[in-house]
Amino acid sequence: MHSPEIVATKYKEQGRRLTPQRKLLFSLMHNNETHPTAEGLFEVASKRMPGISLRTVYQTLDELSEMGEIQLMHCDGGAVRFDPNVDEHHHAVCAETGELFDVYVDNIDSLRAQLPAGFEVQNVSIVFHGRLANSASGVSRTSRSNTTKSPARQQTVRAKSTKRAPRRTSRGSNT
Amino acid sequence: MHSPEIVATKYKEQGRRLTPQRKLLFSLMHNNETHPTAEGLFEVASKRMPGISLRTVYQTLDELSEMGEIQLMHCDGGAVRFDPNVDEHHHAVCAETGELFDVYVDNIDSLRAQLPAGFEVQNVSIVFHGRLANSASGVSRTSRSNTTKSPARQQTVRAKSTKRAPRRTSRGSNT
DNA sequence: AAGTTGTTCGCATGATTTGCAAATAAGCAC
DNA sequence: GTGCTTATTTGCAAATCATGCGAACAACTT
Repeated sequence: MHSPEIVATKYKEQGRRLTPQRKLLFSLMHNNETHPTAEGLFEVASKRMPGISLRTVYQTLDELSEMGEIQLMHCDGGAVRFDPNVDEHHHAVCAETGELFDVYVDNIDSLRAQLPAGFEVQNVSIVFHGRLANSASGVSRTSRSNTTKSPARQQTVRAKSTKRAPRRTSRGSNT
Repeated sequence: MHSPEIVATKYKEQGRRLTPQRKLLFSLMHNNETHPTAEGLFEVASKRMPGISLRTVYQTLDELSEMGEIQLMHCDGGAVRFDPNVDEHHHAVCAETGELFDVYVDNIDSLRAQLPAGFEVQNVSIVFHGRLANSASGVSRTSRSNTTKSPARQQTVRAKSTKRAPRRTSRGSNT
């Protein structure tokens, strides 16, 4: 997501108005690495601007999304999370804390996948499920403090393949 | 997911009872490649057993999930989809039809990812977003007709990092 | 056949989001 | 600054998806 100033300019250019609510939300989302939900962002925003409506938060997030300033994430079926990082990146989810981290993957192009015939891939999203080994230490889970920022070492993934047995015999025609 | 007979046996072993509803749902899920939602499965089940409750469908799917017979998928924010394929596999979603296909990926271990320090990967899920080149024909989007079946060629992924159109949370018009 | 207890089922409730319309207030013209 | 036009904000209703609960029901046992 661009800086609040740039986003404000884009808004004006589109005939949208600059309201205090929007300005606040721009600044709260800028560089926000917590992947907040609308509700979470609403709570933070409410501290700065008591009375702001959850409806407005949803609306502004939708606008930013339409403008390509933020991304939507449907991670685990709960509320949608919003990510101001629109670079090509992926995510890691800690099963213990539910924290969500940005993950950059170098060589997606090298994946060998058996895609359905005629399927044109436009975009790939990868989610690493796991846990932070040292997540026991006092890591606050208060949505807007820390998240990620960890040194982030480069590594090769080792997904414990619990079971492996390519079986595609089925022909699932409905009833 | 195991055959209805095997699943039935597991049920009995756990002190669970074999009801007509469960038997029906076992058979409807076995080899089902349509990745149905609870609602979708309910509709199909209702034809064979009018009066079956959506509540029962949810409950049975939850049981099967707890027993490791099926997997849950939170794909695009809509309803949870259930997959009787519990092998290590991934998915491809057609942006046009919403169809969902199983995808096997050979070399996940070779991914180079910058994970947060201390993050232990337990499991990786990959979703290929794209479209079927020849999906132009009027394909029903009722989740229970065709799905997969395609020859599935092995290929290397080419994720064009084009920015994808902001997708609204598909919620309405779907029946 | 009768009893025990797991199941089914409908309804209420909860969590997320979105639709709507009235009240409010940006941004523009004087 | 004043007033106007119309985009926004808001609160509330409503839609979607999922789960809790308890009464009625029915598998399985003896």
